[in-house]
Amino acid sequence: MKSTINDVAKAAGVSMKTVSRVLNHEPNVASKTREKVMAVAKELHYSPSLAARGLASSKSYLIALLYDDPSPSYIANIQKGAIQACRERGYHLVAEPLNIENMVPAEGGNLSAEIERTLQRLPVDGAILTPPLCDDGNVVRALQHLNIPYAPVAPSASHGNVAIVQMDDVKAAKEMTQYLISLGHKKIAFIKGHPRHSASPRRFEGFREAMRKAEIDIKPEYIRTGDFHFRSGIAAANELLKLSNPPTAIFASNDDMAAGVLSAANRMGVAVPGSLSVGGFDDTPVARIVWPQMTTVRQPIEALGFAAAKLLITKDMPADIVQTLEHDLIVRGSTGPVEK
Amino acid sequence: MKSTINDVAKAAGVSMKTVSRVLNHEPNVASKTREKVMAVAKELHYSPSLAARGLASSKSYLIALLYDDPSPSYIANIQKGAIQACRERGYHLVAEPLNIENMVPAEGGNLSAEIERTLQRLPVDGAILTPPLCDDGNVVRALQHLNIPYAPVAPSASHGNVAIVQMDDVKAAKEMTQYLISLGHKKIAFIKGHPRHSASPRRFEGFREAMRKAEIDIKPEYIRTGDFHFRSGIAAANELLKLSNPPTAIFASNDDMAAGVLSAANRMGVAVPGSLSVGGFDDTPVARIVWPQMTTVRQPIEALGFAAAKLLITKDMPADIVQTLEHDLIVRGSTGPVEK
DNA sequence: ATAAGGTTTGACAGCGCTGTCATAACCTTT
DNA sequence: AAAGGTTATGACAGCGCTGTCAAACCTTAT
Repeated sequence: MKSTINDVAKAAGVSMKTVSRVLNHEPNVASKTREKVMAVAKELHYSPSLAARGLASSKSYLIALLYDDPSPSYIANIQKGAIQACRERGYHLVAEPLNIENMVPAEGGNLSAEIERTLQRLPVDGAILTPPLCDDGNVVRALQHLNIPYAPVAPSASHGNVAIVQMDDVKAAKEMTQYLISLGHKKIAFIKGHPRHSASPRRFEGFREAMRKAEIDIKPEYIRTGDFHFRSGIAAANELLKLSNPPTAIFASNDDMAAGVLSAANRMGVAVPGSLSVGGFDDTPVARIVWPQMTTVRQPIEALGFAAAKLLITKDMPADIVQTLEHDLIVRGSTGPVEK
Repeated sequence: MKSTINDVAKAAGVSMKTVSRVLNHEPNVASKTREKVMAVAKELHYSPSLAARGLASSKSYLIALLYDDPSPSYIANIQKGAIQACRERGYHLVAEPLNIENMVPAEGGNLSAEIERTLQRLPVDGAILTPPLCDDGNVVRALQHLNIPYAPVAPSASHGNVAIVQMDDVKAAKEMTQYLISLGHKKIAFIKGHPRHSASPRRFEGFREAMRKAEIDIKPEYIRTGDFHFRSGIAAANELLKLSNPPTAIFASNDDMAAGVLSAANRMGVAVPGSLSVGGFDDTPVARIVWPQMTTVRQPIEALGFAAAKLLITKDMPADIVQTLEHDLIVRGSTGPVEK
């Protein structure tokens, strides 16, 4: 609050530098000294000045969370995990939405430069890049050009020499599909996600792998493309359920679209899970709000945020590490055995 | 990125201080000088160091968003508005969840001191206090003690000499109720929100005012208390719809509970809006995801966030100002005329 | 022409911390 | 017991900016 490192130093009878060392967990401090300093610091309610520290060390102790995601709950969870990691190390998380679609390049300028201008104001030690930003060339280029370390969360491809956190979308989608198959379903439809999101093709790939493995042919008319929004789920379901030979199960690439499917089925009088099983992906709050509650895949979103922040803060790990965190298949009421 | 204020000063042929003046929009700079400096600064891609600036001026250019809210979309919207205000003035928004329920006071310590410790690490120029934090004595006291300016969003009571942004919950709830009444409903049930949230009693008050004004008696068995969560909406609806004389309309204090009502009605075969009208409050994403889509009240959440941040950044406004922002009644499919 | 008052500019110190480097204290080992 | 090596500590400068205060300049009034 008011006390400086100097006050602590005097009170503890050591130099400022020694106090600094203790506070930064640097080695080569006698344990006795360390304890003494810690005690005094606590007593004086000492709290270091981020600004001074930042100025002297040319670090900011700030991590940015860059996002351009319509889903608040996804970001909220990432944020939660990231903040936890930050707190452990005295960092802070600044939230920075980057609404790329709405960005208008200054006259004659290009988008990349515009992004760079925004990012430039950001005095951060690192940036967490959430999808779909992590696959946006302009953003990545701007970050690299500005020399800001970044941690992509679940990017589509490798980022060169950059550490990555992700989950295994392919495997998760495969598991969901296999679960559906295990219930006796053979006529399984799939609603793809927004093409811009890298997870979309991966989830579809998992679906295909499972189908191939079970030796079930995928009917082209069972494959629809949505955009991750509720409405596109409704639209896809409407088409799917009107087919002369409708599917007995629909696997939507995310919960919102699955909720759309549920809604459409409901309106058309199709019983779930009696006549139709519905699977989602993400385990967002809606999954429990719809009726029947949705079978879905729980992503380790919070853990992803935590891992990404940690990566940025502790830079002493291999630069090309890929962390794959575990997901869960959450079975609820929207799926059931196929009707005879 | 790399250039300092000194570089700009030299290039423009003026002193550092003059550059500083221009950058901070201080008065008493010749317009010619100002233009020259601005041009040079732009050319050099100069971007001031937050840390240095903060150290010299003992400001941080950081605003904290303090929250302890289970609803991600509420926070996301506040955050969005707040960030917008911050960007306009070169501030940044740091997100700080403050999970009070889970906070364990250090041995012998009290909660307030614990909160203070967390806040102390936060070198911010101001804090946006979202509900229910804005009504938490411990938090408010800690903030005051640490001398951190704060802007409460929709607090229950006046905060002494502190500017406030809010919406008119009473009026909004009244409007919804009146709308229900205008549809011919007389048997209207109300589900209260979590007692800890200050909005709960206000929304109930609005309901009561409308009923009183329409001279409709409120049946005690039509009043239920929930906790803003989906499940409590289900529970309340189950009880309500089992009454020998069930209501024809249910007004839930928020969308999640209203979604619960919808879900319960759905399961019990009660047609909406045929046999039952359902009103919500908040206009969260779920309002459009449920079927039928929900009639609800749209809060000016983003605007609240914007106003709160602005209040903190521009301190030159009357300290006891109260800004009341406008809401909207959003009529969708979950409400309809009472069945004959 | 000179004084008074206002506006515009610059020199300089110092915000609170950390990096660098020198020094001191303490071990070993021969 | 001295040399060499390691560990612990401190003196000091300076990070990039702004606040203070004084100087320079430009008006207008006398």
